[in-house]
This record gives sequence, structure tokens and C-alpha cells, in this order.
Amino acid sequence: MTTRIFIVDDHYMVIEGIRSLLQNEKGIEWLGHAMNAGSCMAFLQQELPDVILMDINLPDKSGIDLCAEVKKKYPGVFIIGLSTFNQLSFIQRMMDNGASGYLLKNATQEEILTGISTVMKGKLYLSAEAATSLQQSRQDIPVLTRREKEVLELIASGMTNNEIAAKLFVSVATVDTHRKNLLAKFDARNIAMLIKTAVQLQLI
Amino acid sequence: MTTRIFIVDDHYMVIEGIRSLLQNEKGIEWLGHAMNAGSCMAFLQQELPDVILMDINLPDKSGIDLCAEVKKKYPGVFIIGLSTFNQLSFIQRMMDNGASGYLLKNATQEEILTGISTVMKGKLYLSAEAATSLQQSRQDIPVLTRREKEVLELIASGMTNNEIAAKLFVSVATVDTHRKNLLAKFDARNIAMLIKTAVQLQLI
DNA sequence: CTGAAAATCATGGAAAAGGGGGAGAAGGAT
DNA sequence: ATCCTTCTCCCCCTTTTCCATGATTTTCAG
Repeated sequence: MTTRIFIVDDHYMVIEGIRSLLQNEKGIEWLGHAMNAGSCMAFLQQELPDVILMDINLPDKSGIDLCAEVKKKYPGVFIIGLSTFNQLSFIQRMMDNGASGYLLKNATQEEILTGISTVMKGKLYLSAEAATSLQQSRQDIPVLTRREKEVLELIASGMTNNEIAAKLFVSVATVDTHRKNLLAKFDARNIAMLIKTAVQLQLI
Repeated sequence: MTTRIFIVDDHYMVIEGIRSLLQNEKGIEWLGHAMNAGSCMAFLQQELPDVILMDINLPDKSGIDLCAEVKKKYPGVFIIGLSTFNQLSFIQRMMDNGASGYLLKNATQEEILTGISTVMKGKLYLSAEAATSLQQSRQDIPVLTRREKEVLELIASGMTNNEIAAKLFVSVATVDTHRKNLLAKFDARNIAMLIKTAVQLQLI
């Protein structure tokens, strides 16, 4: 039984690397690649792979969103996230959206094959070396409400509470409350610390 | 005449991708790869390539620093930076340290070959699609003094002027001055905007 | 329909940042 | 020797953030 693989990554070198690593493997059929979310969705209408290797960063849409979209439309497809070591925090969100695991971009041929066969059995594949820091980061990512995200971005853009209140047509007190809640959720002492964390987690 | 290539990148998939793209090219000799700065320097003591393809992010040292180090010890080697599109601002710093050009990680085989042959002639290779945004970003990176960097990091860690002054054994007025200068250099309206920009430029 | 979560608003006070200006000392570079 | 940058320090005043505490209305899923 062969496993049909499709890859979505905007870096040609990575696509070529994986293709090269998998090309002589028995039981693996290479269906092709897409370099953005749009052409990925287009391809899936034609042909359905067993496993999709999906990068976190895509030009037109984040892999996190694309993952949710694909799983909603094609629940049977297994998705493996591709990430670099310093992107581990995003993988968690991808797995919350239905991904079955992730591979680091410095994975060896063996790890890739193990990952593919693991998720094909319906299990999760978590790279051992990274699983621990993932556990940690999982708790560290605050869950923000729609309004909080909005306020956070405006704060980061340099606006004061007054200006934000005017822009959102709410009172300053409301903005202040959101600000306070943001500080609490990020466990930050002040805005400087808040913004630093938020940018590093790419929430902004 | 063959060009001897060496690559430094901590992502195995990228190494494999480039190797695969270059392996059947005449005039290209593949010397091997390193996955960190240390083993790169070790390799260069044994054998000297004509061109090094070098990633920006390495586990033990930044490609920016490694680039300076290599060029100082082996001025004859040409270095091509490897970057993703959202890392363009760092490439400038790499080229200030002696790199002869850069390739995006979504470069095609043709672009890679063109890049290599261009730098071998002693010219700079700038990917056309990215050259413009590079020009722009070049000016946008503020040059900070040693003390300013120090203060910036402490601000980002959530400390107040008072605490920073105590930590650095200077008066609050001094810290305040640095803070003001930072705001001016980043053209930021307040700390939120400052920190956001600084983190995005990876100055923190 | 009904909780729980989210969004809204408020008061008041202490702490910190922002904005303008000025100025002396230390060090390096030419 | 002189210039320039950096680092240091000061004053005054306004704005904004931060903290504590409490409360009402919306929204939305079970």
C-alpha cells in the first residue's frame, strides 16, 4: 500500500529537499507541491493525498488557517506541519486546528518516513527533541478574544487608549479594561513586556 | 573550470534541496555541508571552497557574525546569504560583513546557478524581486549604541526606568535620555511601537 | 432559556512615560 | 588639538499607563 504525499511550502529548496529524500522510497507516491494556500486548495479539488506536509508560513495565508480549512473540507487527510525550531509555538495552534504532527525542517530522511507512517496509523507524530518545549509553550500562549486582538494591534501600532477608544467607538474605560486583561493574560508587567512577548509569539 | 561549493544551514531539508538541484550540474563541485558555525570553521581549515552558501540563522552563532569571521580569515571566499523573504533586513547586515549576495530559499535552480556564477566573477548578486525592499529596509534599521541596546533590552524585559537605573548604576535621568533617543531613532510614538519594531527587526 | 464568556463602562489615585530644553565629561578619530 | 559621538545628569510639566474594584449589557453555545 502506497502513501500519497503532497507538500505545501513556499520555499522551493525545501520542496526539492523533501522530494529528493523521498523519491526512491517504496510505498511513497509523490503527488506534487503547492507554494501557496490557494493552489493547494485548487489541487485538492482534483486529487486527494493521504498526507500533506504543510509549512507554517505561506504567502497568502498562514498554515494554521489553511490547516483548519483543509481539515474541514477533507477530514480524512492527515496533515503534518513543517516548522523550524524557533517556530514551535505556532505548531501548537496548527495541531489545535487538526494537524496530526510536525516535522522540523532539519529532520532526517528517517524521521520524515517515521512521521508519515505514524500519522497514517492515526497517531500523532511529535518530534521527541521538541516535544518538551512544545508542552511548555502550549501553556504560554494566551488565548485572546477578538476584541483583545484588535486592541493589542492598535496598541502595538503606537496608539494611546484615547486614540483607540475613538477609533473603536467605545469609551476609554473599555480600552483600559482590555489593556488590563491583556497584561494579565500575558503575565506582563507593562506594555513593553506585553508587546515583546506578543511579537515573538507572532500574535501581532 | 569547476566551482567548489560548500553550504552552511541548520535545515537538513534545505541542504538536501540545494544538493539535489546542483548535483547534475557541470562546473559545480559539491564539497559538503555544515549545520552550525563551529563545524563550518573546522571544515574550512581542511579545505577551501570557492563559494559558501550560508544561512542567516545558525544554532551556535548568527550567519551575520560567521560571515565576518570567515571573510576575515579567508578573504578570497565568496559568501552568498540564504534567507527567507521576511528576513531581508538581516541580509543587509550580512553584506556589510562581506557577503557577495543572497538567495531566497524559494529560488529556482536557475537562480542559484546565476547567483553562483555572478559572485564568482566578483560581482554582487541581488535577487531582483527583493532588491527594492532591501534598499528600503536598509535605511530603516536604526543604529544603536552599546548602551542603548542594553537599555532597550531591559525595557523589553518589563523593567521601569527606575529599575533600569538601579541595575545599571546610573541615574533615572540617564535612562530617560536613552529612552528618548531610542524613541527618536526608531521614529516611534511610544514604547509599544518601539518594542514592536525592535522585535520585528530582531534587534532584541 | 440560561449560564458563561465577552464586551462594555465607571471612579479615583499612584506611578510611569513622554516631551522640551539644556549641559558637562569621557573617549576616540583625524 | 579639536571635533564628534556617547554617556551622563538635571528641570519642569503633561499625558498616559497601571492598579484596585465594581458593575451592566451582549453574545453565544448547550
